[in-house]
Amino acid sequence: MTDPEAALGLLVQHALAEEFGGEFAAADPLIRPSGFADYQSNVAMSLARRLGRPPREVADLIAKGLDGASAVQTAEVSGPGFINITLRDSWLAEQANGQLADSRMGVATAGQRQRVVVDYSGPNVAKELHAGHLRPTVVGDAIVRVLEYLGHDVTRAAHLGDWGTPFGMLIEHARDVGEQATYDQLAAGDFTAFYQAARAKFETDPAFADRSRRRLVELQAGEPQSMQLWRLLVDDSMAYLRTLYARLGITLTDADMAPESFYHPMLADVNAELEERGLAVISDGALCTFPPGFTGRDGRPLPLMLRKSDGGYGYDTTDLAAIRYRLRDLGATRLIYVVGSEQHQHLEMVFETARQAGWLTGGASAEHAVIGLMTGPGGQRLKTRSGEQVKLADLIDEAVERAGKVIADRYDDPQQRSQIAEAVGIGALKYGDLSVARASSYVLDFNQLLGLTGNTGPYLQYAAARIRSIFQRADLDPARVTGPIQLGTPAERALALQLLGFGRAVSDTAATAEPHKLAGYLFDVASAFTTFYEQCPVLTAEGETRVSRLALCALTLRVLTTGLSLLGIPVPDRM
RNA sequence: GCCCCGAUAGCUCAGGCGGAUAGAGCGACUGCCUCCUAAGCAGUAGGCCGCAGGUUCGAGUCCUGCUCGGGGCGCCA
Repeated sequence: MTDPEAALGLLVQHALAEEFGGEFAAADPLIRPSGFADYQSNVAMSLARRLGRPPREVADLIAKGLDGASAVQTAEVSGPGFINITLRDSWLAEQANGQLADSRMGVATAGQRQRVVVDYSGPNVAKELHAGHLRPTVVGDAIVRVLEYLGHDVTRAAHLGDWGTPFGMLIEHARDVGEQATYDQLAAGDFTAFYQAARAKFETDPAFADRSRRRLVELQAGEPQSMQLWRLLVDDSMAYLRTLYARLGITLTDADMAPESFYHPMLADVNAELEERGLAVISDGALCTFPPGFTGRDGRPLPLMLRKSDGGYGYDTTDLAAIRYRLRDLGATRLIYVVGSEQHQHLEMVFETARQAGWLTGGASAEHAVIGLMTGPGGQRLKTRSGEQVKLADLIDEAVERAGKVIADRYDDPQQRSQIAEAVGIGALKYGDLSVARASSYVLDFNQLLGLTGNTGPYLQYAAARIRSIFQRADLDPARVTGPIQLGTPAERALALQLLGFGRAVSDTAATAEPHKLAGYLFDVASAFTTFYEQCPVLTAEGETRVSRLALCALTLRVLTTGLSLLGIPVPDRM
């Protein structure tokens, strides 16, 4: 155990049991970081009423119980009953050495291995990813990486839009311009122009719109030429997505695409099952299910539309088929939907229906990891149709360009320069989106998102690069450093204490599916390191101090590089 | 009309299951490269935590009401 917070919790619980009886051993010890000591426990005040004794008296007894523990230097009661706890340097150093020797740096694998499906990114066939895709993509990927690091069995699922109404339109347009011209245009990555041309025709030419609708019916019936053109659109889109995901360091592969068409053969059966269970009724000519607790205008119950009055299927049915497949066929015990906030009600209805249908039972959970809405400069919603979307690829280019300007005169080798710019630009971009709570809505602001100073990705990368530089100068391999770590100065102590919180930061991130917690933790690590770096010379130190500081550097480097890799942020060797 | 989310420093945001003096970054201002990378460090200024009640020993945090903003509400996804 390297986590001081957990260790102190056990000590406090032990003291509670000793002083007040075993029934208090399970009480939350309420350990919090403190401005007055390393940690404080607020448990005395919370238990005072139950114990029928004044909180200060309770606190005194607990503090007395902590006395003499090897971990505890001092435990002092103050205020209404706070217990301020300062850890012993020797104990902290021992924990840090344990963390250094541990290949997982104190990150415990999950006690119970879960099968988790993470639905994220939300790409569409024949549409470029735009700036709004950044967060659901980057956040989802970080969640996946963290869960896998904890030993969970994770299935990535990008719900690829490849089967809806627009495809009749797109295929008909492809027929009009010819297969070769379509191929050429899409191979160049110019989906937006292709899509917009089709859309414009669809809206202005009734005959084309009519053909498009018939084409969709043929497609969904599996007519060969329609399928062939559809395949072309899908393949080109996949190639585009592969390239962009690779550049962004997103771990989604072709096999992780969970396209709508995949669920198409299941839709009739899903509906049959819901009808059989008495959950589906005909309403206004459409087959609907009305999960309890959802009402719309006029207080009428809200439906999920299982089959439209024209016999077609919409996305409600696809989502139900997907959740059934994930729970029943994949055997998932946790579902995480990394999806925009505007879909919240829809997803809650899907979850409720899955419960009613008996797919989502007590042993499994489904959660909506809400992604806030990105807006334009005026707080207005960005509209796809008017083309005011910023392409994700352009956003990446801009990020890399800005990073490149900073080092324009720094490295002679242009290849090295561009590699660093790429890593730093993408690091800035991803960290910018990962460091704020995913649910907060936000305005797309390049200066905000692509900043290179302060609490940014490059700050963390820079700390790692400085550490690497130390080892390079010393001609040492940081992986071979064994310490021991000894804690002398306040900066060394503060850094060690910060590093020991790594496991907690990772498990908190996994539990809440909130990568900004890990990002915030890593910033604190980098910040503690930078203070240490300013105050504690490493290479010019001598003897045990030098050994200890090198070890502290090595441990910091490992925590930073591991943490950044869990966020999906590249770590350049030099900056 | 109903439901969901939000409102914290000039700007962008953190704030665990209710704990002491509400924290970062950017921007502003003052200093710091003879010294392991200044994408950095040290410091200063900047707050009616939207408003009003309530619960509590204690509220940015929980409850109620209100104001403002965003989103959703049957055959688009």
